[in-house]
Amino acid sequence: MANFPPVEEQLAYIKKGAAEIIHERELRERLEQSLKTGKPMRVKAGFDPTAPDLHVGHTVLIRKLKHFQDLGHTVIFLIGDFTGMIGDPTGRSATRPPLTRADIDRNAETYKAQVFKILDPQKTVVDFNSRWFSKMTPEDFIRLTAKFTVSQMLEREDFHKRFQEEKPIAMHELLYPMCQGYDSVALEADVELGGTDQKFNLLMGRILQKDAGQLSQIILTMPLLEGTDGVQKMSKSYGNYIGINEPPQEIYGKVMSISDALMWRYYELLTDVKVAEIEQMKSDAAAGKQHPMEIKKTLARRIVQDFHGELAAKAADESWAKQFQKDEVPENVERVEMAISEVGWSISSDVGHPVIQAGGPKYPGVRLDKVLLKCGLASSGAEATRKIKEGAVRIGGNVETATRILVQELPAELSLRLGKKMKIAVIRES
RNA sequence: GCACAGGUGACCGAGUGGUUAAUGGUAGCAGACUGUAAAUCUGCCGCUCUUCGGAGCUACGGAGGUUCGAAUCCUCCCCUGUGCACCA
Repeated sequence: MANFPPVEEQLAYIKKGAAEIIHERELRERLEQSLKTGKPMRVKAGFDPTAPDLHVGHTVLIRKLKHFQDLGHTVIFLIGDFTGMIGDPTGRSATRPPLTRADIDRNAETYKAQVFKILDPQKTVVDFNSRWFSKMTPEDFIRLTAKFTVSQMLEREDFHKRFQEEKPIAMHELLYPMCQGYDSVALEADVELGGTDQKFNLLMGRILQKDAGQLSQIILTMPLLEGTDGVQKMSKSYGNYIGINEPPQEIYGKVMSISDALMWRYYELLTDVKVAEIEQMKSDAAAGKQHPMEIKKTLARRIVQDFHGELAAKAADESWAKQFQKDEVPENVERVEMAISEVGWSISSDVGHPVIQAGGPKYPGVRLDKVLLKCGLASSGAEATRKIKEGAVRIGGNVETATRILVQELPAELSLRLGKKMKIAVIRES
């Protein structure tokens, strides 16, 4: 079968960037075993099919999976379609909209497409945990629950905390860790990867495997990547994420907006740059030998390249420089088309402006607030109006404080800028 | 089922009959400064309309009620937690 690299070499690769390994000694043994028998380890990581959009935070884990794959081990990409119906306890709202089978399948496909930007599809086993859970009878399931006590479950930090704070804990939430643990039994996993937040769930696998007479899996946790705010973990619900399917420019821009402190973290977890090299850059930046912004630009380019390729990365780099360093309008700003009837400043609805002549055009101008709303630069008309009055809106580089503006002829293009965001509004007739 | 404690804007958390779109904090957005960094300062931070002076609507778990007037008082309901009970 496969010939694996020497154990120590494998270990070093596996350990890189990992938060914790339980237990390293077991891992070493298992590696030795697989080297001897030529049998690859089964490395599992589970994913919820609820939110199909991956962000770069997820790639930390996926990159680690790839490391195992590179070493010749079997990577099992488990889609938690059954557990997805339960919903991982979030500590926030216990209610999640139930997913239909079609939803789950669609999400799973999206997931795969994104994950295979990093993993080798040929070498990846994709599985669904409904495969075993849907066959279980209620008796089987309850028997499974009997393997744990409530206080065991309450050891989990967020449950414990909620219990202390008299916050609700739903029954099904308590079952989630158990289900995840059982997945490891069903898959006979040798190793399970997860974020540090998953540690408790990962440990459940060890308990259940031992109970089932299997060797307990080794657990490898990866740090949770902080979101662009640098404080909370990257998450769709916090809105501090960088999606891997986002346009190159968007990704580039978001990376550039992170703090310097966070930049090092991103280097560590999102790139293959060696630790020593990162340290070198740090000291160069501290000594003033290299501008932190340049280092960040390199980071942004690398990340874009991972998901969109080299050409896109280069283009994003140039367009960013154009937009923010030279203050020019980049070519590929999103253009939003709208009809004058949607944003028009009509005569009948407005009086007191002398420019309107009988027989003239129906719409002598447009309402800027409506345009901003239409472009998505503001989330409500009231907000758009506010921003205009604050002097935050620029048209073609000039601050515009009037909510109504005249338009000479149609179709008209307005190059809009509100803060960091730019859009081109294309206003056409009818 | 009974008793008690709670349910306020994105979140935390004041307010217990009357300038109340509702103190304060966090988060967010924008402006200045910069490197679209951090820190700091300033403004904004429910929605719609506006002749930019304002006007209207919606909002304090839900539905009714008392009152000139309610987030604030009363009734019923829903939700959460705790204790008791249940578990024959």
